[in-house]
Amino acid sequence: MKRKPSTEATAAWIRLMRVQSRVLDCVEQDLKKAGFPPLAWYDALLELSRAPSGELRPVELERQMLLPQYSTSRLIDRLVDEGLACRRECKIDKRGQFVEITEAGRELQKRMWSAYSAAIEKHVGSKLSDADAVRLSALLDRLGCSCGEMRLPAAGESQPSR
Amino acid sequence: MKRKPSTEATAAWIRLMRVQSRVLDCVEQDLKKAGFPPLAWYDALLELSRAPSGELRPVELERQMLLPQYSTSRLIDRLVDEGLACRRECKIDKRGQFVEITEAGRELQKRMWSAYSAAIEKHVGSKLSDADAVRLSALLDRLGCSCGEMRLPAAGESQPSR
DNA sequence: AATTGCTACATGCATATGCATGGAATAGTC
DNA sequence: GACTATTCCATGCATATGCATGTAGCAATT
Repeated sequence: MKRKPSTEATAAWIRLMRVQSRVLDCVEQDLKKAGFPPLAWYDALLELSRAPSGELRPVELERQMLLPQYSTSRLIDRLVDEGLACRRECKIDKRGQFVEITEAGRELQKRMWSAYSAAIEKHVGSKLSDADAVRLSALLDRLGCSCGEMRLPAAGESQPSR
Repeated sequence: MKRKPSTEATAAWIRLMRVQSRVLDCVEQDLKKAGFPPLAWYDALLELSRAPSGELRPVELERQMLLPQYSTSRLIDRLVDEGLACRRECKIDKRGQFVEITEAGRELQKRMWSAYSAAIEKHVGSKLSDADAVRLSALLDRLGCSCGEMRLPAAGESQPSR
């Protein structure tokens, strides 16, 4: 288990790190310039809006977003502060709670998607044929599950949850 | 310019974000468990150790690492605090300075590489054939340069700068 | 050589993050 | 039911980050 990586693997690692950091940065900047909050807010709002009745347990949100527990907790705080979501009592488990998206939250999510999708097209879509995008996804998926499990959104989803 | 991304492009975007975040997290955790500082320190030490006489202008480091200016400035502070680098006067440009790696810095970089390379092998190399790694790199490179320019390390490098 | 403008770097301040811990409720064991 | 372990969530505190600005030196123009 002390084998060294091939130079090919190392090169792929480097690209993975650098390219995503650049692309993410570009997309985040586009969103910010359009006056929107960070992508994490979008992801959370999307997950909530997709949930059965627009509400989710924080712990679910946490799992879907691959965030540490305290991080989701504070993200929810901010969404609630902005009136994008609200906390609801959880009758079946008094430790827990539900977080429910508000109308304002749903609207923001939709408005963000229009800027977000444009950014994806600009920074990813326009650089890759559909066939290459599929190849890239397939290769990336192979790196997915080494320490824990990972939920990927259904293939046909038009609005990504990252 | 308002065209929407294909679902293929969107899926690739999602994977790119999620997979790199997971893989990076795994690698960082491995390093941390082995008692090492964050990867950014390694990157900086490597860049310094590669530089002509082990020294670099902060502004160069900044460009290579794709970090904001204030971030490099404080990273250097920490390296200096730990005795891994030291600041030197820059005679040709009194605004500037040189940052020089110390012996301790070189040693740490080498020790980190041993843990780091093992992590790359574990989380990337072992999941991908060399040929697939090359394909992945090629696809990622296509996403590289949309807003600004980007330096990628030479292909044969065994010790990556991310 | 004075003015203007730019580059290199540092830093104060507000916000965000990581870490450890705490409290409160459930689940499991005896 | 008492005890212990575990899950769900919040939060205090230290550190890190982003943003705006400051300081000092260089460079070009006049």
